[in-house]
Amino acid sequence: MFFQFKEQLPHLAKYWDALMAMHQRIEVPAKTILLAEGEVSKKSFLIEKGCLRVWFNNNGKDTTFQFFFENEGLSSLESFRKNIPGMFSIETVEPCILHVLQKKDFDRMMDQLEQEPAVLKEMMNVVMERQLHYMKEFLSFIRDSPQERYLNLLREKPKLIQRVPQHYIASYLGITSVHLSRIKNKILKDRQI
Amino acid sequence: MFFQFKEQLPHLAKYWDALMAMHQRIEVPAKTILLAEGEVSKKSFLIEKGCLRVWFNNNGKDTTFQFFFENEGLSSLESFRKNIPGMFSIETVEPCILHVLQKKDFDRMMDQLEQEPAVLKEMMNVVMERQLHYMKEFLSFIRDSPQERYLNLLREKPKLIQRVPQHYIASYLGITSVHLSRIKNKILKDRQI
DNA sequence: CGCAGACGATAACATATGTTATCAAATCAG
DNA sequence: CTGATTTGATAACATATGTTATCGTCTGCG
Repeated sequence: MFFQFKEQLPHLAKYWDALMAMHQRIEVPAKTILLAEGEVSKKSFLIEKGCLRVWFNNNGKDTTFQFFFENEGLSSLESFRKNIPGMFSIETVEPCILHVLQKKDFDRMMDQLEQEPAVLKEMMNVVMERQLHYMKEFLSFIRDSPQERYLNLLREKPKLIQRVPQHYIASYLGITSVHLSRIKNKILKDRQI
Repeated sequence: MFFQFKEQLPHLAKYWDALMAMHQRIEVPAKTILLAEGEVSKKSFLIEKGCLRVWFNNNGKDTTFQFFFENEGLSSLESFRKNIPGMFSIETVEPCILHVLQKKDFDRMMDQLEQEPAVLKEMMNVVMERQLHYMKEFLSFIRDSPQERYLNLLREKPKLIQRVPQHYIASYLGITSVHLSRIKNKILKDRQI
């Protein structure tokens, strides 16, 4: 779905400058919708500064699927690749500096890359790594309680918790912000004893 | 993670006979564990007859991740590819007739295939399709109530519900078998009114 | 055939989580 | 600076789901 690529694609190195030259640098305020759920994605993004979140409409409620920060890249991959409506919205959480790649430029680049088995192999690895990542997220979602997932986040991505408003974090954990408040309170009390 | 490949890989056609010749045909009784969670996967499977389920240990409880039936194939992909312990167990639900491919034979085949961009491209598509499939499962898991998910299953895979014991279905839906009983009862009552 | 284990329904009770409403603090925009 | 908006905490109550235990039925194996 979403990816970070520079380090993972060494065979892409010789194309890197050309690829970056195709990108356009833009600055956008917080809460800008870069892609709306149900639209066909025509762009991919690299984050120079700021934070994005990917979310979807869950029967009227807003459920965050993933967060992205500096030096990460993303696109609504299945929408991008197949020209079908995406399942997610992409939105800035903070004011951001982004580098945007148009799909037509991406496709032009892909026509070249597809002739190179080494690059294709790397790309397949990236895609599989992504899949493994989402699989683990899914497992954690099922297997761990919301409190455990919050403690995991605290441990593994403390910056995320500092930068992102709590109701987004709650929706990412699959709970309401009220419940997240209760969890934080409970953790506090447990610590004091 | 898991895949079905024949139709999706037309460029593989000329290798197909060789690939099938590498498989070994076996018959196994119900409740046979083909791969245990935490083991490194050395085999992939094609199902000629019967039903498999993929599950993981969820804090002592057994949670079903996916079911497979006739003409479908699977392996614990990330374990298979990377020689790391798999996150899932694979187990027969019914007596099965399977075709088994050893990893070393698979690798030998891959060495050839990797030289062909057309095949690699198809494989990447298969992997991405899988990813899209799991993404949709994940969305449904979050967005739909257990009752809705059960009704979806009834509509989309009625055979599954007939063939698979209810507690496996319950664990697949993310609920207890007691709760699934309640749901079935509720659906009955709703129909009668 | 007959029995042990698997399977499914149900009741009573416990717990986790959602909903709605209210309030205070923090932050942002004009 | 100041009013509006966002954010976070909390309480009261409602609902969904889990847990444990019991019971009847089915089914496959010896």
